[in-house]
Amino acid sequence: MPELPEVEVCRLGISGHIIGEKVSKVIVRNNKLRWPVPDEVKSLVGYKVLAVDRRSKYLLIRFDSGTLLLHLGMSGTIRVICEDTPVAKHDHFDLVFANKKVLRLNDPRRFGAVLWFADHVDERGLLTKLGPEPLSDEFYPGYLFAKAKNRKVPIKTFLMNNQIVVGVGNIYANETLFQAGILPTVLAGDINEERLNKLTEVIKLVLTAAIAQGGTTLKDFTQVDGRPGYFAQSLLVYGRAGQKCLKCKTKLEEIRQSNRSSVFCPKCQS
DNA sequence: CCCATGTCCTGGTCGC
DNA sequence: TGCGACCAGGACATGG
Repeated sequence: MPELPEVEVCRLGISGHIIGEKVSKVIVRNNKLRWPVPDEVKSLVGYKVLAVDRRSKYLLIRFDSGTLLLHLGMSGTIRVICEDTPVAKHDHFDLVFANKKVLRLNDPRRFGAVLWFADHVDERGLLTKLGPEPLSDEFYPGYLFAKAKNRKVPIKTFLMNNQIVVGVGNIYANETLFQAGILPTVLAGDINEERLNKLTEVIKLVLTAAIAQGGTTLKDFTQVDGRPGYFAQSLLVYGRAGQKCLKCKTKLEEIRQSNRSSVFCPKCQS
C-alpha cells in the first residue's frame, strides 16, 4: 500500500488504536527486511505510544525513548488486530500492546523497513534529504518552477524525485500529469511557471482526494479483511494503457521512463 | 518468461 | 583537471 495517501490512511487508521497504549512485547519473526531489523526494537517494551507521525512514506511511532520507523516498501501492509489472530505468511513484525491489540506488519517482498532511532536521532539520514511534503505550505505555487530551472530530466522523473517533493510515486505521477495536461516526457526545465503551478494544485487535490477515499474504503484497521483502498480508487490513466482516454476517447499510450511505466493521453497532454 | 505501489546506491556524464 | 550536481540503471524478494 505504498503511495502517500495509503500511508497517511494507515497512519490515521492505526493512531486511534495504539496512541497511549503500552508495548508489552516485540516479535521479530524475520529480520531480513530492506535493512536488518535492529535488536534495539526490543527496548521499547514498557513504553507508551505518544504519537504516530508520517514523513514522506515513513511512519514514525513516537516513544519517550525514541522513534520506531516503519516503511511499507512496495508490498507492505500494517493492521491492528487481536492478539489471537493466527500468524500468516510474510507476517514479519508484531508490536504487542498491553490491551491485547497487535500492530502487525506483513510484507511479501520485504522491501519495507523497521528501524529504531534512539533519542529520535535519524542516524541513517533517511529523513534529512527529503523535499517538502506535498500537502504542506512548503509545496507552494512557484516552488516547482524554481526547482525545475535548468533541469533536463523528464517531468515525470522529476516529480518522482524525493528531493524535489516526497510522496508522489509512479501511480500518482501518472495521474497528476494527466490531470495537469502535461506529457510525462517534457523536460522539467522547459515547462512554464503557470503549468507547473497547475501541476502543484493538481497534486494537492489528487492526494487529498485519495486520502479521503482511502479513509472510507479502509474503514477500520482492526478488521482482518481491511484492504488497502487504492485499487478501488478511480484512476484515469494508470493501468489503462491501450484503453480509451476518459476525457477524449483517444487511445492511451504507454512508454517506459527510468524503468517505470508511464501512461498518458497523446491528445490531452502536451 | 513478463510485470509490479519504492528508494538506496553505484557509476557515469555534464558543466563550470 | 577537479568537483559537484545531476541522472540512468541495478539491486533487493515474491507473487500474479
